[in-house]
Amino acid sequence: MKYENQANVFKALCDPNRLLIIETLQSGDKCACKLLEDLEISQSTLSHHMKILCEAGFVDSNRQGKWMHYTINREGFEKAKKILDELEILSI
Amino acid sequence: MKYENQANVFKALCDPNRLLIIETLQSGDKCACKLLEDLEISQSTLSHHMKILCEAGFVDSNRQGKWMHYTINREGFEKAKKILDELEILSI
DNA sequence: TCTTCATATCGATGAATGTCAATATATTAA
DNA sequence: TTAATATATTGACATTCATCGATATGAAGA
Repeated sequence: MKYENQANVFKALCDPNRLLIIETLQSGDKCACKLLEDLEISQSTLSHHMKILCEAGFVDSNRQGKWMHYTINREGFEKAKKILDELEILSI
Repeated sequence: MKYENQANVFKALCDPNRLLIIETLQSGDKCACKLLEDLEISQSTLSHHMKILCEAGFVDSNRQGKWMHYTINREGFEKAKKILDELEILSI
């Protein structure tokens, strides 16, 4: 249905732990094991959240050997702000 | 927990019908009965969505006689964009 | 190749959410 | 005050989601 995609963008942002993950990435590239130290969630839960953040475009991932490294992807935020502008119709 | 409030702001935006409601309000003030014509949901469901949108600050309501009129509240969008900026740390 | 460590996936579970019909509340008009 | 209409609330239900432990996959070193 209409707005399904836009809704999914915001769905990625509507969990407090995922916002905390984004905050933790503000200081730069982090591996999953480092993120695990800062959050009080299990490893499988973290993996689940990272998948959602990556698929929504807010975070990028790349493997470095055994470690997965994550960084903020500004494009995701630009996209979210664009959706907000279009909804508000303050547009462009 | 931290980011509970910010998550709730986005929670209001993560349903396709609520985004459609916002789009419908772009052309100006609308009463609930008018919104009901455009959406394929029951009256009680609409009322539920309007409550969420109002509480999150994206929509304002005011009663005019028997009718509830709704308008877009730009402050909600500004607040959401500010949260995005702070998360991205592009800040201010 | 085997072992170890980091991450992903699976299956289950409780909580939250969108939805509706039924009912309650509020406002206006008769 | 009563009837009619617009909106809100309630209670129920199916679906989605966050979470976990257990297990699988992938990478590097012995």
